[in-house]
Amino acid sequence: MYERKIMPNLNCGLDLIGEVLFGKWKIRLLWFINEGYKRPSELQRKIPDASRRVLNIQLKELEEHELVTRKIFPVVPPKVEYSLTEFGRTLVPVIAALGQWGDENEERLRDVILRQVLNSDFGGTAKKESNSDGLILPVQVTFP
Amino acid sequence: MYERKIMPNLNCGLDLIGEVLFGKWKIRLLWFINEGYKRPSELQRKIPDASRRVLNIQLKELEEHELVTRKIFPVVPPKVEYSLTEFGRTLVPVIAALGQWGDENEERLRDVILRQVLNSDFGGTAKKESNSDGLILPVQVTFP
DNA sequence: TCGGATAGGGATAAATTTTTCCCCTATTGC
DNA sequence: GCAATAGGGGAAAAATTTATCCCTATCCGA
Repeated sequence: MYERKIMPNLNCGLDLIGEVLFGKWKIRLLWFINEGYKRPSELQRKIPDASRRVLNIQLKELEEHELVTRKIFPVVPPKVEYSLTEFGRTLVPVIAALGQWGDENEERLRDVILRQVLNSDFGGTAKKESNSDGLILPVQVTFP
Repeated sequence: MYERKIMPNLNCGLDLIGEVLFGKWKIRLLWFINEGYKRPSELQRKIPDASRRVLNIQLKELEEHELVTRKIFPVVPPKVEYSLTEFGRTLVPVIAALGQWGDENEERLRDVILRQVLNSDFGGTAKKESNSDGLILPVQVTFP
């Protein structure tokens, strides 16, 4: 496991929320779990651009931060279900506020971001169109 | 300059807001600019844990994303002032919501974060106490 | 019996972000 | 001439985060 070398700032509310919320896939995980997608494999299908590995890691962190709980069913094949904790549920309106601002300004944001990415920055290709099992293409991964 | 190799996801509102907001110091920069700290050197004093370089870089990105404007006064020594754009101002309530959730749960968050950082993770030291010019110690960097 | 589904972990590489260090602009004051 | 001031930028290193690849185990269905 990776060992931190620098202690994070935990001075104010914004530091703190950032520490638990700002992993690349965490917000989505919380969102989908809130929508009722409970099992790891479901979540992986909803977020096909993330590797299985990172999702596991970020789910574990969400659990350590007491935003989700992990229930293990002792059956074979194994079955696991995540749910939001009471604490985690208090985050839902906050995430909704983020998403709403993004949605309200969708066009403009796409515009300024692309302009910035394409100017001076970009030397790559678009992410592959997903190896998919026919369920969710990246382009269809949306939030309310 | 660093060249991106992977195109970011820009599918939904949450992707988009993340793209403009989730740099390590961006939220603070927006916050302090909103509070009236306009000049680069003021902002650097308010955020002593960030290197001058990153602040410049992140300020430039905020500008490219049309959240702040940069006004240059043609005087010597040079003088520059940042302000929020109209667009940037619409983010203020969103940031306030983030900060509020963090503040409301300050104790619990510090607790779970420290538990997670100290268990299994941490192999370093706390950030230096700032070389400071006597103005702002890290511990005093707070938001309303 | 082989292939797939389910859940997850280790090791390592790649990508990205942030920090460090050093240099440049021009003027004013000593 | 030299230092201080205010604002930046390049290059390279360090820190951190994500992605890739490979393995474990069980059971079901073809």
